[in-house]
Amino acid sequence: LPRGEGDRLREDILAATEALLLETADESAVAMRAIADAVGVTPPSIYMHFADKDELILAVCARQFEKLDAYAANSLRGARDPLERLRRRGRAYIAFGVEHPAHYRILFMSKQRISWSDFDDDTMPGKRSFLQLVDDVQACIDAGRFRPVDAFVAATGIWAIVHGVTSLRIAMPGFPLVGEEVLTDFILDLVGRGMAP
Amino acid sequence: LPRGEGDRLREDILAATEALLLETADESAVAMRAIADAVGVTPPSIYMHFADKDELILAVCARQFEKLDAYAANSLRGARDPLERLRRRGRAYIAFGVEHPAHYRILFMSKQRISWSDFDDDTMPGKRSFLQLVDDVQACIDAGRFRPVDAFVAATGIWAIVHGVTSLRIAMPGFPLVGEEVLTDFILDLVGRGMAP
DNA sequence: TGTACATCAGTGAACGCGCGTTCACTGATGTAC
DNA sequence: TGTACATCAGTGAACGCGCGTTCACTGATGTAC
Repeated sequence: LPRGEGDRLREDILAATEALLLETADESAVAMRAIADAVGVTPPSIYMHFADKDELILAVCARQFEKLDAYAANSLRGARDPLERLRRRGRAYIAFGVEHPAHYRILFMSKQRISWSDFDDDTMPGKRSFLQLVDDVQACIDAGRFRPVDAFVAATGIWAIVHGVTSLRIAMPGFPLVGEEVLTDFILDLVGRGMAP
Repeated sequence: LPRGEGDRLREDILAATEALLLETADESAVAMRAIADAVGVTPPSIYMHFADKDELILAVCARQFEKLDAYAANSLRGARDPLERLRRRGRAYIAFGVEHPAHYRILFMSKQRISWSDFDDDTMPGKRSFLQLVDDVQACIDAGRFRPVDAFVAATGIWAIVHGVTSLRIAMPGFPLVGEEVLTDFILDLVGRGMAP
């Protein structure tokens, strides 16, 4: 138990929770005992680093939001055409959700686990992503690729559309009989056409 | 305890479960004890009519699907233009979800509560609705209102889009800062434009 | 340099709770003689 | 018509389980003299 390594356990706990959440795709299936086991530690030691389970899950969520941001940013590398940026953002969003279903559930499909007021306006991790989306939509309008509409409304709508595909994939893996690529392509194409001047 | 009224309790249980589900908007928050209390009966008596909790919830779901079908069908009364039918169907779907968030969650947002194979192909309650949606899309194509695309793919996409708005409303009631009407209008308008020839 | 002490991350065991479910029962209802 | 019996929907109490969390503790680590 070397003195300075107190934070390493904290990191281990976060990582283990993240991994378990990714495996089971269900928050309530991830027990504190299971997390402790995965880290190789007894349950009470988690409470040295997190006040309760909610705080732990929330911390994992904040991290996951950052990953989503990074995931999206990375997908944009080299894309300068605003419409192309929008398409890539959409694909990245869907891919992220499909690859991290449990995290996505907690972030966007769970029942009030995150009360959005827990974050102040600027820290709220998803907000940066959303504002970038608004910017891209506005860029499309300025470039004459989109009709001149309210960029905020349009961005919200586009977000809802992409979220629809993502959450359907997650919640009903077998049902949408249309292939993932086909559905994504259709949706992105539809948005492009529907927003055209 | 008159002999012939055995089925009345069954109905009462279904109704109470439905009501509790609607109130709490969370399946795991609805306990068998709570259901029994609401009916005015002891918990074990539920097991006279349903093998276990899953069967009870599933029965409520099947009912709810029927209501969704009826809700949609009712919204179409008198609408003969295929595009108008599609719009009404979309609005009905969103309204149904917003009004019955817990049921909607279980039907379309829960984790495999319903394994779709529990229903054979023709009984599956949502399927009828979906096939009607496919028909309406095909009608739009035939009437020259939509581009000639694969109606099944388009219907799936449109469903995903409407589902996106609905589930976002349910899961993140505060967040989409855009008013419900505005968002719905935007989405339906976008679909209409995007599908236009 | 050596010893006594304070610190505090992590331990082991348990608490209390709510859950789905089971089981032996009861007592009103319908039936057979 | 009256009595003894079978039926069976619903009861009351409890079981076993897993959960989040608490609490008194331990023992290696760093520190003071």
